[in-house]
Amino acid sequence: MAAEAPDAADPTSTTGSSSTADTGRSSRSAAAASAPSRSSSTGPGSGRSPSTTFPAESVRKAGGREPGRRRKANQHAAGVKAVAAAAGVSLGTVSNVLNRPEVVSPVTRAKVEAAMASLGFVRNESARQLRAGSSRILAYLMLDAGNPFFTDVAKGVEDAARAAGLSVFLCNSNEDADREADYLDLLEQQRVQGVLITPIDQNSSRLRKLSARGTPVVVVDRAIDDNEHCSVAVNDILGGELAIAHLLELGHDRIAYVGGPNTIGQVIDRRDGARRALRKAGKPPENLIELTTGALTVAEGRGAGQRLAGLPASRRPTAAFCANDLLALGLLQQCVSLGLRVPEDLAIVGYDDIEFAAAAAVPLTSVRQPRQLLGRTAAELLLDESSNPDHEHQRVTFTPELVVRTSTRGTS
Amino acid sequence: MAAEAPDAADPTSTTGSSSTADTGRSSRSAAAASAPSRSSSTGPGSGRSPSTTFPAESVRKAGGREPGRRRKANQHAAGVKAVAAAAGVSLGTVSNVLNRPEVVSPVTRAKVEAAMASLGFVRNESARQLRAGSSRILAYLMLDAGNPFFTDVAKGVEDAARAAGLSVFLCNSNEDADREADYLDLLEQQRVQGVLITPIDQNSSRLRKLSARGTPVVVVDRAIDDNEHCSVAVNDILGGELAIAHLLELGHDRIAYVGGPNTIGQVIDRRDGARRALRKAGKPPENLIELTTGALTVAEGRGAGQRLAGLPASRRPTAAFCANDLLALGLLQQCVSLGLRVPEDLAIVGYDDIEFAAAAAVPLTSVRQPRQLLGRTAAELLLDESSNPDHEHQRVTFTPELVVRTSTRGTS
DNA sequence: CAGAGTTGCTGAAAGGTTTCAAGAAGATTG
DNA sequence: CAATCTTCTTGAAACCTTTCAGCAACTCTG
Repeated sequence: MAAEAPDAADPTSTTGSSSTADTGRSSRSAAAASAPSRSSSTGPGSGRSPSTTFPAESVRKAGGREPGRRRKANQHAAGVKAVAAAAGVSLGTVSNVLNRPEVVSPVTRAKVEAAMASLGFVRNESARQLRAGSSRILAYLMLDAGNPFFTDVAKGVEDAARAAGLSVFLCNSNEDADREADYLDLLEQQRVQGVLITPIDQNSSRLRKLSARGTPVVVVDRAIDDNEHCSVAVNDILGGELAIAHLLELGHDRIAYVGGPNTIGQVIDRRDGARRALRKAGKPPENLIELTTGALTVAEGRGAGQRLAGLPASRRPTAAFCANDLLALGLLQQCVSLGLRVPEDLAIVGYDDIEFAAAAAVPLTSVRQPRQLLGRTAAELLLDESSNPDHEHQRVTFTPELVVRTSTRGTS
Repeated sequence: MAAEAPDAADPTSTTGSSSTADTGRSSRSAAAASAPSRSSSTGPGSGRSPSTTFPAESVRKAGGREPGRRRKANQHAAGVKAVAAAAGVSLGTVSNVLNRPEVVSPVTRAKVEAAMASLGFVRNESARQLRAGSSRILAYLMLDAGNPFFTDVAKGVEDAARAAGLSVFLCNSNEDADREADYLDLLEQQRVQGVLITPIDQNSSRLRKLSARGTPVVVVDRAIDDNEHCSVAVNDILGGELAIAHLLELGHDRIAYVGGPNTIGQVIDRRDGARRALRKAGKPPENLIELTTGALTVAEGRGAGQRLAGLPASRRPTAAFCANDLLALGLLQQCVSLGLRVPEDLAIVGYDDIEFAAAAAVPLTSVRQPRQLLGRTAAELLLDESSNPDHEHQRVTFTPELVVRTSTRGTS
């Protein structure tokens, strides 16, 4: 599929200049089929999605008949006061309908509800929260929303929260400390019910401050040893041990550890577990070759694969243990495409056992964690903390489990 | 790794009863290694993660020295008033420091800032928003947070939002209409700056109401033809056409279309595109065998694979086009494990070209969409709508692109 | 040095909701 | 039928910020 315009134009910059009809030349018969509109061809783009270009962006004014009436309605949304007036009751009664419907008589309630419906009343949550003092929202600040592991955790969080009548906002720090800090500020200012977080680094001073000031915090997928908040984790050291023990058992001797950056707790613990396994087996620590990555992503995994495959066979480790499945999948993909056989030339163990691990080019041996359970448990701890007056902070630790597949065993 | 406790206990139910020391028996040497604590073994669990059990959950009270002091601090967070008093200035001045620092003299500002720091002042966003009337938050209500396609879109959204100084809250409807509705209510009540949404069904009456009441709405990955809001989409009909045209070109005649439920716009459009390609090629419509799924997930894909592989070879289609890559990956995995060769026995085309498509057991041919660009563009439209007084609603359409890999071509 | 600008700060009002003590109306009891 | 209870409803205060007109104290200008 050949490209025509190298990159898409910024649509906002073409506002109003777009023609409604199909005045432009159609880029390709098929492309013109369903979107009869000009294809805005711009000069070489600003570096967006460098590897691919998406031709023929089409912009047209949204349909509809009456182009005149717009930009209104909005303005003064009907408030509780207007509803009260319309229903012929007092403010207090409207508030009761909203918050304690059982105390207001059926007939009054009906009147009020009718008024709310006809005025399109939408409760102003800011005002509610300001006065009532409590939020019905809980946030999960994820380390990487692009990693299915964390979205599975998020699912568990949401299940538990919904069961308790709360809603969940997801935030993505994307392994960026600034973003994490920004979100924490934001959430604190929002006075959310509580914050679940998989933090970027071990330093939890910001988190301590948060909970000291009254926002419950639960650390997810990390065991934090202070008494300022709960944490729910999986024993990553053990996980690393399991992975390496498995590889040693298969006869591997020189093993790569692929992971980074080293500020991330999971990366450190899994590496420490790996070292411990080596030590227990009486092997020298140099037998663990560390390949540090800049992030826990597929792309970084590919980079590591490149480095690994570039080594002369004699110096190349015969197995690699990756700090997560994203890295492992990238590594796998790159190594295979560079001609290495997996597991014959290189055995690979991932971590997390995300859904895609089993569907990989070579099904991936991985260390499985109870993803949803992790999230659910964390949310439950948070709920307990904010409702139970004699809540005690806890550290819950789950045990990981090795799932052996073709990428190490090869028998399939 | 054998399990001991069939499932994890609900940690909140054990609150307070957990002992700090390792009084319990350790489940296995390795498991006890790093978490010296009782392993709470419960009876058969409540059906959580049915396929696997996670033994040896350990709960212990969070560490720390002084167990006495807790449950305080919190209470009366210092407000603007306290800061004003501490700094010896008026409320207005504190507010100015917060919102228009340039109008207050350096020395006063320093005083105020010092007071804020020492009191641990955190601005109350509810009050700010109530008075100022505007939120600095924008929300993206995703169809399925577990689908990397949408998290990539979300990344684009967040980039654009951050560039404009806004924050993004992610919400996951998870293909559940009730959840979607709940979140829309919530977001409207929160008076967010705007809502980006990939809706579950075509019926946008709820969305129309939202924007009529003043919350800008941009529909993402769906073209909506009314003049109530902007939309950013990829031409899904064309995408379906590309996929099927490719398969026809390879000589396939009877082709399965795997997707569902049929309330989801993407599912419908891609199918319609498939039909159109067939029609254009002069084939009868029955040559497209529809396998309707309950959701767009890997698990549903596996189910479809089961059904497909169960057909006698004579009646089985020789190719399958899946409404997204998740389905395709599940289908692929199941078919391969049931002994079908891909692409020889069954060629597969996915949709979205998520990162994992290329790393699959058989690298997946897929229809690629400009994921991040989609999100970025949507956010930019939203920003324009809420800042530009003569904003006009637009429909932006991008063109998809077929990426051919082994799952159809087989040459690798 | 009077007048005109500037600069920096103040104080009160406003924003939409919830809460709660207290009142009104109706039902029950002795 | 008077007294006591119940059941509903009311009105004002409070939540924490932001906004804005106005004021005081300076600094220029001619």
